Amino acid sequence: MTILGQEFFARPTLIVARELLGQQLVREIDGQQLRGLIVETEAYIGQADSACHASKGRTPRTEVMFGPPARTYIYLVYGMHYLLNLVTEAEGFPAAVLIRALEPVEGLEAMRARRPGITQVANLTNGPGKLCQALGIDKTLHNWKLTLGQKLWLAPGDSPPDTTIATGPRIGITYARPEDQAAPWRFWVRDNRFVSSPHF
DNA sequence: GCAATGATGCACT
DNA sequence: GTGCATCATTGCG
Repeated sequence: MTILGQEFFARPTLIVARELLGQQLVREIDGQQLRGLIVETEAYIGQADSACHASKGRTPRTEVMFGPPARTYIYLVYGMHYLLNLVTEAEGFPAAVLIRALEPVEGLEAMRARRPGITQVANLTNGPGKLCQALGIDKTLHNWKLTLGQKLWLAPGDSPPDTTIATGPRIGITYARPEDQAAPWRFWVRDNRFVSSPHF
């Protein structure tokens, strides 16, 4: 079994966010494997980035981002949606990559079962809250080591060609400073139907 | 202790 | 395109 190691995550966040496109997110739950290709990410970089939760400083909530790379940072937004982030950079520098969308590869039926009422495959994992629900990712996986090959990890996939990678401003951060809102720190695979907001 | 507010998704019109 | 569900975290007192 091949797994992306800590060295993959211990790099500049923009590099990691871009190179995560095309990699496989693997979730092992109830004795089966669910897999999806990462097709959309966002970078949240350090205390100077007003969109990054760590800009508020080191708190119990943001503590994981200050810790070692290759861990998960999972939190609840709007009282109902879990969001999955992967911690990057060296220990001590708070940064993470938000996984915004997946293209389902394996375990489609199990994903459907966790997303009752959804009939279109495209709606299974085309959003940060949706993919967490489809893969059964919640607070119990917070601060999980991604290098163990258990429960949740990353498997190497084929990186999409440079020409198919699009960049743009991040979504849903209206509270951030204008210059941070404008930063093109969202990455996605052009023309992929599982991306949450293909425009821009 | 309490009030405000989101790194969203879905069901409407 | 608009409105709303629902709660952990935060900041203030």
